[in-house]
Order: sequence, then C-alpha cells, then structure tokens
Amino acid sequence: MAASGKTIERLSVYRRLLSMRTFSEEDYVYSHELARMVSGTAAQVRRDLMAIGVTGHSKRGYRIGPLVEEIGTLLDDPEGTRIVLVGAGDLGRAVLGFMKGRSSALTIVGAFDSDPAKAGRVVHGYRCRSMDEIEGVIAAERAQVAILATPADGAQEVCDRLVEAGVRGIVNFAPAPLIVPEAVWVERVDIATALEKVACLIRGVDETTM
Amino acid sequence: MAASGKTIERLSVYRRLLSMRTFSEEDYVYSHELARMVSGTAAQVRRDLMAIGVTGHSKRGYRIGPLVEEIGTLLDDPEGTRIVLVGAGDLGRAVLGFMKGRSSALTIVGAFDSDPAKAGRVVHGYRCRSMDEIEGVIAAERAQVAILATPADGAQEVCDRLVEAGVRGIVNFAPAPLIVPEAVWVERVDIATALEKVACLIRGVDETTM
DNA sequence: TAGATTGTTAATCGATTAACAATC
DNA sequence: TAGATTGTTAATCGATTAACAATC
Repeated sequence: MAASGKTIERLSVYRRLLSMRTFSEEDYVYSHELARMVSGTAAQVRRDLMAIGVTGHSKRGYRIGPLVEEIGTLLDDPEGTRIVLVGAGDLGRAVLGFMKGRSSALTIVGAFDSDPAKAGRVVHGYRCRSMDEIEGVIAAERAQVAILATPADGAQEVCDRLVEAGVRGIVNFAPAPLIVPEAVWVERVDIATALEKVACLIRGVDETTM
Repeated sequence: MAASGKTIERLSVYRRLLSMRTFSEEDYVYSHELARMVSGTAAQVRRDLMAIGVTGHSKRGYRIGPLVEEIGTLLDDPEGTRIVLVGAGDLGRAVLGFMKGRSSALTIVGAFDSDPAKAGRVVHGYRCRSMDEIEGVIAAERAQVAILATPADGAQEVCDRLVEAGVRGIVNFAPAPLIVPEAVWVERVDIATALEKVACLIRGVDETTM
C-alpha cells in the first residue's frame, strides 16, 4: 500500500514495458526478466510488486495480466485524471502528441497559451485557448493536474493561478523552481539539468576508468 | 570533489537561478536563501557547496561570482561538450529551441531524423540531416553526448549506433529503457512516467490529509 | 528429487537532516 | 559583545541489496 515515489516510477515503467508487447492470459514474467529490462535487480522488482500486493508463482513468476491490472489500481484514478496544459510551444506540442491516443486514465481537457495569436489554433487535435479561460476550464472539468510547458519567465505566476484554481499536481517543464503550498505536488522535468548532468558524469566516468 | 548525481543536479539548478538575475561582483547569497529557492534545506546547500570546495563567509554567505564559476568548473568540460540530437519531431524541436543561444559549454553539432523527408529542413537554425551521416558527424565533431528524441520503436537500435560511434552519454526521451555498456551513462527523461507519478501521488496526498 | 524462483527479513548503502563549535 | 552564519561531524532516514527459508 505504501509505495514510495521511486517505486511508483518503476511500476509505471514495468506496466509500459509489459503493455508494449502483446501477451496471452497465460503469460508469466520472472522478476529477473523485468529487472533486466529496466537495468535493475530482481530483488527490487519483487519488492516493488510486493508493495502493490501482487503475488507470484514460485516456479513460473508473475502472471502478466493481473500484474498490469494491479499496477493500474495503484497508478490510475478510477474516475480518471483530467489535465490542463499551459504553453503551446514546441514542448507543449510534443506533450500533446505524446498524449494523443494514449491511456484513458489521463485526459487533456484543455490547452492554453498566453499568446493570443495561438488561441483557436488546433494542435494535435486539441484546440488552444486563451489564458483567460483557464480558471473556468479547470473548474468545469475538475482538472486535478497541470502541465507547465512555458518559459521560465512567468512560470510562477501561472503556477499560482493553477493552484488557486484547484490544481493539485503540476508537471513542471519550465526551467524554474516553483513555490507551491504543501498540498500541491510538483514533479520537475528539467531538460537543461539532465543535459548538464550527463555532460558532467561522462567526465567523471573517465577519471574512474583511467 | 566527489559530487553525487543528486548534488550535480542541484548545483546545476543553483547556477541557473543565480545566473538568471544580474548580480554585482560584491553580491553574496546565504545558504538558506538558495535553499528556499529550491525548496531544500540550508544544510544541504552548504554540503553541496562543500563538495565543490567553495567556501563562504560566516556572516555574509557565499560570493556569487566565484560560486557560479566554481560550479562551472565541475559541470562544464573546458573543451566543451558536443551533442547530437536524434529525432526532429516536436520534442526534438523543443530541445533545439531550448539550446539555441544558450551556454557555450553545450553545443549541438548535428540534428538527425530517420525520415528522409526531414533531411535538409532547418529547425531553429539547425539543419536536419539524414541518419546515414550520423556516424561521420559524431566522429568528425568528436560528439560525446546524444539526445534521443525518437519514438520508443527503434530507440534501442539508434542507441546501439550512437554507442558504437563513440557517444558516452545519452539523454533519453524515448519511452523505452536502453541497454548500454557500463561505460555509457543514460539519463532518462520520462514524460509519461512523470505524469502518471503526479496523477498517483495527488491521490495519496488526499488519503494522508484526510 | 533437484533446481529455480518467490516473499520477506536483515544488512548495507547512500543521502538528508540535525546539531554545534568556530567564525565573523 | 550578541547574534547569525558557516563548515563539518554525528544521527537519522530511506532506499537498495543480500540472503535465505518456503514453495513449486
């Protein structure tokens, strides 16, 4: 029941991996097979699955069907998660493309941009709206999550509006830290930092290997 | 000297925050100020700065100029990091937009797409090339890092080519885990998982607060 | 049976936080 | 001085890994 953030991330990956391939009702997977796929350890996989109460078979491993279903019980809100996207630039467009035709558990209920010129434009099947409408849409659709794909400038201001309007979770692509009330969860996706980290770590690897 | 991955991430954020505002040679910052900006603790900031050997002043805090410079000494390769981008879809475009006119420490030396129709097209000032050329460009430019912004299908195949061509670090946006030799560092940026995690955690928060 | 895998506890590892003497 | 901050060690916390009895 008490699954940590890391466990949740890995469960999400397990599910995606298992869903990518078609499997029959009778297919099983071993913990070490899942581990190899995610470059982890079998013990960790078993612990993750223990956290959601999935139980395996000591000779055949875990039945894939029930496993995927049980991950869904943890990850997916049975009433669905409704998401607004702010920022219809390249990144916002990429996210919309990602979402199009994906799981019904996550639904984009509105895309917004501060640029009035973008209002009305249709991106990947989603109509871009003016920021004026965002509070109304969040309320009407009961959106719980926002994706912030704006530049750093003004990100905090948008964030404040989102929180005020009732959003409880934010995926933040803006290269700026957000200050939010404790009840709001912010998941940072920091592309610039990811790049700098890789550039730095491959230098460290060199030192160690030399 | 021995900075962990987490410390490197935070140092990258500190630097960006400090660089965003203009400061004079005489400006100082306290550990608790930096901590508040990143929603961390002052002790953690001091530990991070200790790791790069930066020393503060017991009454005024840390001088910003030398601090930013010292972070650069750790993060930036003095000879620069040359990066190839694979996948010129929405996401690849977003990354190119990000990089345009940024720090000289990271340079995009080539953008590639498997779609021959995209070859020759110019995106954010970068000319998109055919995948046939990628090994040549990596060798000629001595590119150390690749950004993988392709769909999951074929990501592993592209990855293998990159590694074979000499790339030692990969920022992986493709929703697929990559199998690489131990000497290659993969930094995963998983948009789908970030969304699922937020959607899941805001439910958990509810339970705890109730 | 023999062999391989699960479920789970104990041991390890690493990172964060608390605490406080030293400093200005 | 009094008060606030740094530098650093010790304590805590959490997550990962190792280990192994139970199971098939």
